[in-house]
Order: sequence, then structure tokens, then C-alpha cells
Amino acid sequence: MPDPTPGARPTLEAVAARAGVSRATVSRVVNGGEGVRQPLVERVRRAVEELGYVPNHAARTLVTRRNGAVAVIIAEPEFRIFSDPFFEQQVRGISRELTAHDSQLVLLWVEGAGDYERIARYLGGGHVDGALAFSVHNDDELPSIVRRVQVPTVFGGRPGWPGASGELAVPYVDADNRGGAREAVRYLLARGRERIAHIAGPRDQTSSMDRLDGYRDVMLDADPGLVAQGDFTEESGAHAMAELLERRPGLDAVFAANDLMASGALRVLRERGLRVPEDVALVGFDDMASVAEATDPPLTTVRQDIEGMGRLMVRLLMRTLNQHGEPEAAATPGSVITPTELVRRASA
Amino acid sequence: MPDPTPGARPTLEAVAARAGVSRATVSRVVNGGEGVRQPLVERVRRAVEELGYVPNHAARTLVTRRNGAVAVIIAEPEFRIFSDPFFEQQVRGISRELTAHDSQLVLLWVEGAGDYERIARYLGGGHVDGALAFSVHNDDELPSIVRRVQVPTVFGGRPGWPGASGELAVPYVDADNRGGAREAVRYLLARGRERIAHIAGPRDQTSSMDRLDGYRDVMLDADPGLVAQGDFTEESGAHAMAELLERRPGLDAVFAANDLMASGALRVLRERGLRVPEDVALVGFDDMASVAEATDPPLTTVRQDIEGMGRLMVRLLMRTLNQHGEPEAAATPGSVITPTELVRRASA
DNA sequence: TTGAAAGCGCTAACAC
DNA sequence: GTGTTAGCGCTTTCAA
Repeated sequence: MPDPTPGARPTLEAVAARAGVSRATVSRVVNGGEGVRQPLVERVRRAVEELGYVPNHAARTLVTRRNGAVAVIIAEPEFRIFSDPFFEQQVRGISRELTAHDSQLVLLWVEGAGDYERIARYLGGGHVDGALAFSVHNDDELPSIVRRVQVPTVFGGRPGWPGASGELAVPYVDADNRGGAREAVRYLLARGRERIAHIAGPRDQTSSMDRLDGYRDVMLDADPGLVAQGDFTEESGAHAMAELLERRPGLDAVFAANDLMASGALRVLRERGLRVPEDVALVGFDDMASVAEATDPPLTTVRQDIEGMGRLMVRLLMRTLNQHGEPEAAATPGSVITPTELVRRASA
Repeated sequence: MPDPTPGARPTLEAVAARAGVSRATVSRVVNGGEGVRQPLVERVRRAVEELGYVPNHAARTLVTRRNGAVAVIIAEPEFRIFSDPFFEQQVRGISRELTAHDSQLVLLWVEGAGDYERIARYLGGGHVDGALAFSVHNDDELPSIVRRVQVPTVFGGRPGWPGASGELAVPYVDADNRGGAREAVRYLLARGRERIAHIAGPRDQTSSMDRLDGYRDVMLDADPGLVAQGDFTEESGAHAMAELLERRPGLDAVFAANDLMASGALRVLRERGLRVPEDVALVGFDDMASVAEATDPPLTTVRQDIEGMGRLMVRLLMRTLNQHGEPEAAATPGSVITPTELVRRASA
């Protein structure tokens, strides 16, 4: 039989035999070829090619204790998650960077409280080298789970749970929400606006709270009546806008905590016959193309590099993995804050 | 510390020692406990519990050749994919069913032609037990890849590539697009409509061609002028509607190949002062809640159980895996067509 | 029913 | 530089 039991894939042994070298040499070549003489390297490479050899992942993992896989944890109840374009971009960044690191993306879809036990078991089972999670709600069980099972984890978004800045600190990647908000408000001031309102996002998400803080940083003595509460939906933006207009009809600008709410606000402004930006200037946040470019007028907004944040999450995780064991590693979570950029369009 | 070298997880050996039995016995208990006497089973169970033993996946895979993982292949260029609610539902179904089968979901995100080589290598590397893919474009390389690397694969959607019904046949799960279309058109006929137009979807997707066929099945001698071409977008639906109205102003009903196009058509009908359903009855396809329930009037449409299709894809794959080796298995791809259901709302 | 022992395919000391 | 060898942790005959 030339092809020993087709379907059974060739092993290192087979390659070694074919190249006339030892298994160890083949292993070295397959793993980069350091310290092997060139002619041998080539002979081995040829044998690998001819046999169509592919390393057995399980065998390799068994000895190296590296899985070449990272879990991405998605907590379903929290979000529309998948159909959220924000999320899609972030996962794309993660996927790309993982590929660059020769790692696979294992998707863990958490559906309810009962699911956490399964997740914990999986994470604790050492199937993956690390995990990537998203900081959504503050009462999430995830932080305590990853801590308990000791799997290196990087969060997307600054965590807001109690103790997140202290003993329960975790490494995370987040956009500079506060700085971006400041820039947006300063821009409005620079354009001569004086009564700048803010439509805030949900109180239990750090991103919206940070944006609110940024607004307040600049509007030091802001009239509290200029701040209305939304929940990141288009509808809530419209509602908040109506409320603001009622409370403070003299406002001349609005900074919304995201584009969707800005779009809702825009709708209401137009319904009331107010011109944007002439009567009221409007700035959003996120630069979600499907929203910010589609409105009329298109939105001036604060852009964050969402895909880049996804990539950074992976890089941060990989760095953690490589430090493994080094003493000072554990101390510094070493989070990353990525810069934002004001994108000027017609709405302000 | 009772915990020997914290971080090093206990092995079978450790459990065996603690329970005072052999590794083999522990293995048996861990894998179901068949053929082990009850008292021993309990002793082992207790040891497992006390030590917090979790089987090493790599070691197990190495000997069983089972990965407990399935790849889900997403071809990015084809689609907006992730932000597509259709897709989200399907992946949710897949994720749930995979969990039920104790399998993990490995996400393979294909970004361009060059990526296929990577995918092929991964699939061929035996990292996963099988794969789930989606049949989008007819010139996709995927079918030939999965065939070449011999990884069991189930497709979502009936494949349309050349030879798909013959030598390149693959198992797939699809909705009964043709039957659903028939039902929609028959329903319109039953409501007394006579000049029923159709807005068709892209010509290179079997789902839209099947729906067109269903339309034709019922409208045997349909006036070709009653069929307009769209591409599944809202905009294309509006465009097609305008075209139809110009060509056949007397039409009294429209069956659109998806809800998005129906929504575009609806917009145009109203712009022209035509009442729906009084002047023109309208039926969509998909029952995408965010669209069909949001229009005014809400759409009568053909529902498909998208999540169920995702689950079925997994079941079909698992069946294939369990048959592995049995002779007759290879012959019958054994695809599944799931029924559709007409959902009556106000538009027809 | 239980245990002993032989690998699964690979890496990494350690020799040579 | 290259080869030899000892496992990684588990399942699975085969004997007892």
C-alpha cells in the first residue's frame, strides 16, 4: 500500500522516515527550523509537502499546554449583540488579530444565568489559552468566574462593577470616551454655541457615564436641566430631545452619547421645524456609518476605532500569555485606552 | 496547602490514587460509569469532586480522535453577515444545539480569496469534527475545499453551484422556499387577486430562484411583465415596484421575495397614493420581525424557522459523524427541507 | 468487574 | 547539529 489507510493522516514519524531523519529534526523544522542545517531543512520540507503532513493539534497541545484557541464570550441577554454593528466590527478585529497569532476563535454564547456554570467549566477545563469578554452590565458574573478559574481574560470596555478599579481590576481595552466627549463639547463651544444639551446613555454602562463626565468636564457649571436620559436607542433619543426642548427651548446645541440617539433627536428637531445645524447643532458619538452618514444632514460625531479595539484586546491577551509566570505580570493589568477622533459632517 | 502546586490541575492518576482504584476505572466512571460497580463509582465520583478534576481535552482528543468542536464558516465578503438578523438567528440555533451536544463552536471568518488556504489547512488539520457553512454564492470555493480535505460539512441553504445536485452534492438544510412562495401566491388568489406581480431576489441565490419558481408554479401562464428583479435590499424593492407600476398599472397584488423588498415596494405604493391592501395586496417573505412588524400596515409574509434551521444543521452533522464508516452513509447526503408558514397581517 | 499496559502524536531535555 | 528518549493525560484492549 503506497498510501497507508487513506484518511489516516501522516505523522511526524512518517515524515521523518521519508526524509531520512529523526522525529526531533522534523519537529524542529516544522516549528521554525532553528538550529537545523539548511539542506536537511529542505529535505524535511519536501517530505512534509509530499506527504501533506499537518501537525496533530491535540498531541501538540498535550505537551506544550498551549491550545492555540481563545474564547470570545458573548452574553446574549445583555444586548442585541450580533446584529449590533459595533459588536460586529469588534469581533472582526478580534478574528483578524487572532488569525495573525495563529489562534482560533471559540465562540461562547451565554444565554442565561444557568449558562455560567457551563462556561466556567469550559474555561476552567483549559480548553483555551485565554478569553475575551465584554463589559456590559455591572452585575455580571463573568469577572468573578474568570478570576476563579484563573483564565487570562481581557475585557472590551471599561468594567464598572464594584471593585473594578481595585481588587477586582481586570485588563481592558476601551475608547477614550471621556476625552472624546470633551472634544465634542469643546468643538460646539468653539462654534459659538452656548446652551449645549446632552443626551446621556444608560447609567449602568461605563461608556455612557464616561461621556457624561466628559461633557461635564467642559460644561463646568452646566444647567442640570440640559441633560436628559436615554438608553442608546433611536427612540429614546427622540424622547429625550422632546423633553429637552420642552425644558430648555433656548438650547442651541445637543451632544448625544451615541449616533442612534442623535438620529432620534434629529428627527424630533426637524419635526419641530428647527434647522440643523443653523438653529441647533448636533453631535453624536461612535461614527456608526449606517447611521451617521445616512441622516440628513449627516452627523458630526466622535469616531472610535472599534476594529482596532478588538485587535488590541487580542494583543493585550497575547502579551499576558507570554508573560505567564513572570512575577511582575500579575500586578499590572495594563489596560489600554484608545484615542477618539472628531469627524466633522454637516450637523454641527 | 492541600492543593499540590496550585494551577496544575489534577489528572486521572491523581483521582485514581485518591479513590484507591486504577486509572482505567476512573476513566470508565468519568465516561458514564458503564460496567463499574456502584460503590466504586461513588468513591470515584467523590474523588473527582474533591479534587475538582476536569478531563484534559487534548489528551482525550489524542486518543479518541474526537475534537468536540465544530467549525462555523462565515464568508465575509458575501454578506453583511453578522449584522444580518437572519444570520444571527441561525448562529444562535447552531450555538444552542452544539451546546446540547457538548461541542464547541469555532468561528472561521473568511475574508478573502487568500483566506481559503488557511481555512483549508485548518479544516484539513483535524482540529474540528465537522463544519457548518452557508451557501451564498455559486462560485464559492468552499464546497471543493471541504470535499478535498474530507471534513464532514453541512450547508445552510440549498447550494447552487454547478453539479450541486449531482457529484458535488452536499447535505444541506433549507426552508421550503418554493412551497412557501406557492402558498403566498395561492393565498393572494384566494383573496380574489388576479394580476399578481413578483419582485424577485438575486439570480445567483437559490433561495430567490426557488421563490420565483414557486410563484410560477401557481401563476402558470403569468405575464412575464409582472416579474421584476431586485437584490433583496429595500431600495431595490422600491425600484422594482416603480418599474412594475409603470409596466403594469393594473396589478392588484405583489409578492416580494423578502420582507425588505416588500417594505421598499410598500413605500412606493403609498407614494403613488395606492392603498395597501385595498388597491394592492402585498406579501413578503422571511418574517423578519424588525421589518415585517414595523411597516404600516404590517406585512403578511412567509415565515421560516431560522433558528430551527440552525439547530437542524447541527443535528444533521452529528448524525453524519456518528455514521462515520458505515457504508451507506456516504451515498445519501440526506438534506432537510423545513416547512414555512404564512403569517397573516394587514398588508394582504 | 477491575487492573496493567500499550499507545495516540508530539515536544523538549539530554546525549552524542 | 542531530538523534534518543521520556513523557504530556487519556482511552482501550487484554488479562486476571
